[in-house]
Amino acid sequence: MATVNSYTGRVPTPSKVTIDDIVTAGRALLDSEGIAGLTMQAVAQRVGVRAPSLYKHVVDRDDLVRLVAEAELASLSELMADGRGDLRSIATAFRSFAHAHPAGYLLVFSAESRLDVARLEAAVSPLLDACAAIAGPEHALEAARTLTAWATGFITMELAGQFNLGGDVDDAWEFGVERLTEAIRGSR
Amino acid sequence: MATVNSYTGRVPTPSKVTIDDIVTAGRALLDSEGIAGLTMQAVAQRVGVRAPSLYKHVVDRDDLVRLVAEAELASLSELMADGRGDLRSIATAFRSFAHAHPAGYLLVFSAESRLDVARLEAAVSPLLDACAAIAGPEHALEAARTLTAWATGFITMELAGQFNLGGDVDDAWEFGVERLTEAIRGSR
DNA sequence: ACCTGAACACCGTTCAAGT
DNA sequence: ACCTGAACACCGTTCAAGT
Repeated sequence: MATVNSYTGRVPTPSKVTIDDIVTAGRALLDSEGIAGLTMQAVAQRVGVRAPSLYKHVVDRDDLVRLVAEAELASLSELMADGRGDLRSIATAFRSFAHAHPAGYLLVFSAESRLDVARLEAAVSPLLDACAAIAGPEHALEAARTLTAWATGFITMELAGQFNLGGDVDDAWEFGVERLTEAIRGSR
Repeated sequence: MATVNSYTGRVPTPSKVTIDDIVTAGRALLDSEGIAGLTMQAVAQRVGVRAPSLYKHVVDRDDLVRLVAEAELASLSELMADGRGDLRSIATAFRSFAHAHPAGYLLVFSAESRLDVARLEAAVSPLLDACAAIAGPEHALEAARTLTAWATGFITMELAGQFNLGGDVDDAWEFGVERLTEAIRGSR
């Protein structure tokens, strides 16, 4: 009663690409061409198929963008977990990732990414922990949100070139980290 | 020696649209359809011409988007200038504008807007003044950037639905305003 | 001097036909 | 069971021709 495929596991025409291939190609395009360059056709070309074939692996372009955003978030999460765990080094990891992968960073924190909120919160848990250590468990969440909001806002404006007038951007970052840490400590 | 047009100021075929018409239509589309709906064809239809005619008034779509962003920024600027001038009311105006015109708000603080940096800084001058009043003139710019970064980051994440898990968003905003004000005061 | 249709090079997406 | 070309409905943009 075996079907044609059940015994060897072979299928009539095995897929030429995996979802991982597609997401990897998507990330490369995001890095090099920006979000506008993350097209179905460009991804298809990179993985060696025609655009319609991608629909065997992703629902539509939004779905692809979400998968790429998830991969970027995982990468950011790893970078944050690598550090010393204190708020300053986590903030630095945050900004380093943004400088290394501006398009990926902007995607993760935009509405376009359609990231699952629980997944996002889980990914930034090192930040939450660091804030809890400073602000105390009672205000940990609010403190983490205040710091995340400041960091994402700062970096977004920096990447948009909106901090190019007057003053040193690195100094402004240090000023912010310093002041925010104090502010969060003050909420204890 | 007068040419056909010099005497009366009439031209062979006077323009059916003004740049104001175009920008107004663009803002309406941005509000109702989002940035993706701000297309040359949709704007053209709204103002009663065909898409190619728009190129008599704007260089290209990027130019149109920039003009719309400038109009949104002017509107935000007015709202900030209307209040009592203190930091809390300015921050509230900021967030109110974002809730009323989410797509416009996101555009203004994205790289896509291509806004002139000097124009942006000028528009947020009420915020700068309020920060200077609290932080003192020495750290006014850094303080204003810290607060602007936090506010834009907070609102961006709020609009992206990234604050939907746990806790009250309004409370988180109040917490931030409170803590940031203290933080900036502490830099004096 | 503006407006237009037609054209071109792109998109995303669907689907019948090929293997 | 995947892959494909062809098709469709959109984009932005150019340009010769109409008025």
